[in-house]
Amino acid sequence: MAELSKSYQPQEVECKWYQRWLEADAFRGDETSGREAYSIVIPPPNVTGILHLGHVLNNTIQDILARRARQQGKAVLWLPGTDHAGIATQSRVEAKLRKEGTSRRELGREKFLAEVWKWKEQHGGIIISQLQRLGCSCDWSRERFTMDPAYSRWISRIFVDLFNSGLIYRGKRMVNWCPVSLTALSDEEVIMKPQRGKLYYMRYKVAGTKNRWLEIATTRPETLMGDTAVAVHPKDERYKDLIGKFVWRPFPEAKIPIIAEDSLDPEFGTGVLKVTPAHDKADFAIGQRHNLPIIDIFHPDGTLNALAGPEFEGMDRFEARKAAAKKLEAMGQLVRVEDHENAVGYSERADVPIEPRISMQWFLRYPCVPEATNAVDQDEITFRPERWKKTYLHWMENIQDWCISRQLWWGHQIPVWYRKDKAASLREAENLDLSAVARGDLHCAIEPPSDPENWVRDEDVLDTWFSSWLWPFATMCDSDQKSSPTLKKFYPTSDLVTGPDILFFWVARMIMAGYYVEGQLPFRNVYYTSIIRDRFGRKLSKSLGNSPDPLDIIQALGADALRYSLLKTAPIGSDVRFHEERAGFKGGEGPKAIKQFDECVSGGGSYPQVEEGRNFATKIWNAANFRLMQGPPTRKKVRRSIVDIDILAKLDTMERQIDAAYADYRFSQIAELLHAFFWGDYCDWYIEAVKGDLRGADPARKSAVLQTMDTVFGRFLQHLHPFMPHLTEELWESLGFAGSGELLMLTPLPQEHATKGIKNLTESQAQAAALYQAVNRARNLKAEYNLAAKKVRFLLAPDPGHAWITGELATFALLSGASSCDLVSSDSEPDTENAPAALTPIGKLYMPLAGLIDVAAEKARLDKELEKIAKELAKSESKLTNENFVANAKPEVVQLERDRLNEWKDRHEQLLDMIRKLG
RNA sequence: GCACGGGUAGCUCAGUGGUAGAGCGGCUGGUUUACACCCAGUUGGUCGGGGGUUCGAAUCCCUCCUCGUGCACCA
Repeated sequence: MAELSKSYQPQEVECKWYQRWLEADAFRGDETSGREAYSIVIPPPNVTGILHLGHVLNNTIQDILARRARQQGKAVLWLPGTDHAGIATQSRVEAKLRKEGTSRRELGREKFLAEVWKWKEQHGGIIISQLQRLGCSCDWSRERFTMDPAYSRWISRIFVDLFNSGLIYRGKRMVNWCPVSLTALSDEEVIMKPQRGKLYYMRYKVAGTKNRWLEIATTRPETLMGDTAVAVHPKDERYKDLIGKFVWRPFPEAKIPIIAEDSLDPEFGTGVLKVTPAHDKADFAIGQRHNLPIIDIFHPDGTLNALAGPEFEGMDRFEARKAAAKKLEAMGQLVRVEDHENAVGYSERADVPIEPRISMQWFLRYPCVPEATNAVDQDEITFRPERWKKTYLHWMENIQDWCISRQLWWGHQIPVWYRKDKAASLREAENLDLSAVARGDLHCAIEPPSDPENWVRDEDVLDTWFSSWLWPFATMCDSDQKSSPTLKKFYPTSDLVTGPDILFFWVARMIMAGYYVEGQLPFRNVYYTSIIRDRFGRKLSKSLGNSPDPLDIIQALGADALRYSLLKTAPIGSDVRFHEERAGFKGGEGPKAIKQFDECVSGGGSYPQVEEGRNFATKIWNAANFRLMQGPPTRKKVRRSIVDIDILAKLDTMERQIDAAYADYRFSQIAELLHAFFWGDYCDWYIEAVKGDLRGADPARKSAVLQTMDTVFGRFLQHLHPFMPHLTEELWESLGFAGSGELLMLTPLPQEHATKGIKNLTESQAQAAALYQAVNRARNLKAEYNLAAKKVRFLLAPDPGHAWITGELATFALLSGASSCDLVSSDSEPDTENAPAALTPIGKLYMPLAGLIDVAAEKARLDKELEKIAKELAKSESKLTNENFVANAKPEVVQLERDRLNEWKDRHEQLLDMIRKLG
């Protein structure tokens, strides 16, 4: 066995093993396999996106699940891909064109799309290669992109199906309009943000009166030019008499009716509402009820149009707000302006206030809502954490039709063609449905019409989520096939790992699509990941510059370190803070500290959480190196010592706990178990305990130790592998566990317990525990006399029943840093005056100091310990003298308390004895 | 407004009825031949406040404070 390099260099090792896995085709999902299937579809990242920490967390979890499933002997498919991210990608390419002095309109649709594809070719592979650098074991041969021709056919097919079944319809509705992206958005893409705005009180003159005015409060005076009524509550005594009369809209001047509306709150403002049906959802509904005209005073980009009047035409909406208020003021009709807080909907992508706007859009009445609701309600699909179930059910119960058309070019163009000679009127027609197809006016099909010269295609594309919702099955089977071997083997998928932020966007819709298209659920478990925040709890964002580049971290500390650390600190379902240190940042909390932090340069700092993972990797590397230095075992026959047996038993326990933790998807616990076992049990205790045997002259003993080490190390590497795949694969090979080149990632987990066939298991464990505790006491004793670094001589007076310690004295001396440890019989125990003593589970331990001891200090030390014990003793006693406790507590709890009491009593007595001897 | 989640050591977090934990940090020692990305020892918490249930509460119930999330919102 060759020795390893002095320190672990992750970069080289990680890249090497990823290549080896690819060469071995180890990630392939075999649809012909007879083994149990395990499958995941990746939440497709944005094709032009780059990796952030959220991706790292999400994809590491998927990789862990996939790798563990392979180790369990399952046929695993982790199916990767990307989505085309309509708005995000299109706006990025448009920004690029703007820089080049042109625009998409100037280029035209065809040339523009060519530009987007060019962009995609340049940037589309980045995130995939980043996932590979992270170690993701996706079956890359099956990588899908939502704009692939085969995948696109699925979109058309589903659109046509839904249209033919009457679930897709078109209508002129109030939609969320993004004045920057120039498209409609679904309700889910609108984020409500609290705003510090103003409430403008203005007055309209009541028509036909000399001097009667109606005072109205509004946050949006710039829309008054589109007002077609004012409304009051029918029971409002102040205005009751005015219902049915008219007021004068100040500009453009017009007589508009005063109507009665139950829906409004007489307490708000003045109790009078200006009604602008074209620019407010609620006002639109009022307009419908009262047959009010609709006056749209906005251009699509949020500037005002000619209907607003010449002085406002072309003005931006926020400028117009000030201008309208100013004009009202000039007319003497602005009463006052108050500060006012309200919530305004923002476009998720463009981060500008959305504009409610009436436009012709395509809508979907969701299919299979009852099935999708039921599946989650009845736990056929389980959510983790479970609380998201409630959120899901609430959304499903209040589900609204989905606006699926987008006024973009990048995406799946709607498969609808209008007969050319009627196109103008058809485009404006409400309620287009199958009858239009029957009349021969409309063509809705996967394929274009056979006489394309007579048709024009609908220009809109579909919402990107309208393609992603088909992801679980559309990636596995062509749209013109009923099924495929892959679909048969791997659908429904096993687990879905995603963020709760896209529960409605994606998860809920996939469930409905799964039932609609495949007649069954698309996945069985949904694991919602944590949201990663910065050290102050802020969301990571590009504009804040608080989002570390994972590739920098990987470069500095290794992919395995990042994977392990993130998983270790990511609890199930709550947010996690990712700590970044920056050069020059002084620390602290609060606004001042945050500001100072933001002013420091990102990058070049450090990530303490990830350093923990890097340290762990190094520790394992060094332990492997130590193992290699010992050479191979020489004999077959083993006689295991108590510490050998003990470490195997601890391995056993860890394996059981890991199994249980996987069943609950408790990844941070698994990471912790692996750490505690390897660093604590194996390195700090076991290796240190057997160093004597390794240096010793007994080849049988040495061989037993080496075999034990190999068992433990090998199995540990297997369990660690899903978290740190590269390092474990490297050491698996270096330590000679790979046999004739078998990959660790494809090696099944052992079926049998490591302690199988060991007879004196419990006894050995108890003895090892006693030995280790005695060592702790010995080390304490040395430290208290400032002798931690010195070799001392110990004397041990074993209690009855601990004769076994005779064989372990060398180990005890080694671990406690003693030159020797000798046994004394209870009648020849030294005086505590000459030898400070401690109680151990084995017996009294003395550290003779040849008259060096400070009697007073020793007495104080023992008194302190006595006090501690007396406290515990009293606690135990009070419990046991409480009749209610003895009567009501579980018998085993009472027994435990009794044992504890006896132990305290024992130690108490012995301590008293020691103190007495001290004089 | 409704619903949900969090508040445990200086920091990040485990811990769902029975002796309060880990990592990082702090402090004291340490180049004994795997490892200073290390070792040994040590410090540190009326488990957000209050009330209740229970023999027993960080854990269950009520209430308040506080931070966060989702949904619905007054124009």
